[in-house]
Amino acid sequence: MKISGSREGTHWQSCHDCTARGFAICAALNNTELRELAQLSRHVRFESGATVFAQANIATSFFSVHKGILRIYKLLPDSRRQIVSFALPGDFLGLSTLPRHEFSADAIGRVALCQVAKESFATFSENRPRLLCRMMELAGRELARAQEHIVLLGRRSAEEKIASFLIGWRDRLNGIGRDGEILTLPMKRLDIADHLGLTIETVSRTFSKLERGGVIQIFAGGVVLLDAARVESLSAGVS
Amino acid sequence: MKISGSREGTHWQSCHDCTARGFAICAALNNTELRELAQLSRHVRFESGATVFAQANIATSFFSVHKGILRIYKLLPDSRRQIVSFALPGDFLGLSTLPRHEFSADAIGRVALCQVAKESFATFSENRPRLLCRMMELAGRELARAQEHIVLLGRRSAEEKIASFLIGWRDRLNGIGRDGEILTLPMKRLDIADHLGLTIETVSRTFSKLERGGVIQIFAGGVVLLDAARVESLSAGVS
DNA sequence: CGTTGCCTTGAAATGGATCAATTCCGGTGG
DNA sequence: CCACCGGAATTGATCCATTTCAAGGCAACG
Repeated sequence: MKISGSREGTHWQSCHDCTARGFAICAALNNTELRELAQLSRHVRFESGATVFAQANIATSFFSVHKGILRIYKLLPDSRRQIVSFALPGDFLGLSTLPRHEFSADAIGRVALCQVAKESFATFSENRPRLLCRMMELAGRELARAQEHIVLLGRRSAEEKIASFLIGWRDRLNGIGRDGEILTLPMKRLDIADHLGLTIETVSRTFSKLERGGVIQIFAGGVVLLDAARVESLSAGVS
Repeated sequence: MKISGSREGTHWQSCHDCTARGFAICAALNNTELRELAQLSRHVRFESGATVFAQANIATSFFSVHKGILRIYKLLPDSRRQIVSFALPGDFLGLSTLPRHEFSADAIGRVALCQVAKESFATFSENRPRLLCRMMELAGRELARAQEHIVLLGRRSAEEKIASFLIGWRDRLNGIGRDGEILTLPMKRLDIADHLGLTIETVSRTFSKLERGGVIQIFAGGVVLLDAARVESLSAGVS
C-alpha cells in the first residue's frame, strides 16, 4: 500500500478560519479546545488518485476532510468494486472504532485532510461529551445516508439511480455552501457506475437519455439541472 | 399508524438478569446506573406483524431490542420495499439523533423491547462518556454492516447474495449466543427478497439450487448449512 | 376437505450487462 | 497553429441473469 501524501507542518496553521469549520466535528469545540486539538492533529495533502488508507489495514488515525473529494470503497476478491460513498469537506473518516479500516479511501483530485492519531483523539474526546455527541450526530447522518443508499441499490431502476444520485449530490453540495443547479461532478463515469451498482455504459446512456429529454445538460466535469423538479420526480424519492 | 404494543409495568423488572444484557448498550453501565436507567425505561411487547414505529413519524423514543426480531425497512411511494436490516436482541433502534424516524420497524414474531424517551435518555447520557462511547461503538458496527450490505446489493449476484446473507445471519446469531450450523430464519421469503434486492421467486429458486447442490438443507423455518465452507466461498467474501 | 397463505417451479419477457467500435477532448510536440 | 495521441465517454448490437407472469403444491386451520 502506497501512502503518497506529503506531510507538511505538524498541525494546521489556522483552524479558526478553516473552510470546513462549521460542518466538521470541530463545530462542537470552543476556541481553547480547538487549539488543543490542533496540537494533536497534522495537516496532510494527497495528489489526485493517491490512496489515503486501504481496507483491512490497521487504522491508526482518524481523518477529517478539509478540501477536495475522496472515494470510499470496498473491493471484492475478484476486483469488483463498490464505492460506498464520496467524502466531502467536513466528513469524518473512521467513525467506526474498529481496529482495522473497513474500506479504502482515495483522492479524487487533490485533497487536504486533518489527521489525528486514534489514541490521542480517544483521550481528547473521553471527557468531552459535547464532542462525543457531535460524533454521534455525524455517525447518525452517515448511517441515514448509507440506509438511503441501500434503498437506491436494492430497489431503484438505472434511471432512478442516476436521478437520485444527482439530487443527493446537489443537496450535499448545498450543505457545504455550493448552491445552484450547476453540479460539478469531479468523479469519473466509472466511479459513478461503481457507486450506483451499474456499468459505465449504462451510466453514460442514462445521462444521454436525460439530456435528450431536456432534463439535464452535460458539460465536461459536470451537469446542469435544467429541470430539477423533473429530476426529483424521476428519482422516486422517499416515503 | 397503529401502535399495537401492550405496555406492561413502568420499567423492566430485572435488568440484572436480562438476556440481552452484555450485547445491548447496557453493557457500558454499572449496577447503579443500570438501576437509574431502568427507572427511565419501560418494557413493551408487540405481537407478530405489529408496527413499532413508522418512517417519517416524530421519533420520541429509543428502543433496545430485548427479545425477538424486527424488520427495519423503507418504502418507496409506489410501495416498493427495501428491508435495510433485521434487528436482533441487543440492537439499538434510533441511533440517528434526527427528529424523525428514518425507517419503519415491525415485529417478526413476538418481540420485547426496552423503550426510553429520547429526552430522558439524552439527559441521562449527557455526562456519561462511557455510555456515549458504547453508543459510538454500536453506531460504528451498524455503519460497517450497512456498508457491507451496500457492497452486497451493488456488486453481488443472486447466489452470492443468498450465500452472504446466510453467512452473515449465522455470524449474527453466533454473536448473541445461538451457535451452530442450524439457522432459524424467522422471516418470510418475501422479507429475504426485499432485504437482498431480489424477488421472492429468485430467492426461492436460489435456495432450491443450493439444496440440490447439497450445500444447505431447507426445513420449515430455517436452513442447515451442510457445507458452511462452500457457502462462504459462494458468498465471495470481502477483501 | 375446502380455504388461505406461503413457497416452489416453469416459461416468457426485459433491463442492464457485455462486447465492440467510434467519438470527444485535453495535452503535447512538431 | 495544427496533427497526433491516449484516456474517457458515447453509442450500437447482442446476450443473459433476473424479473415477470402463470401455475401448482403443501401445510395449517377452520
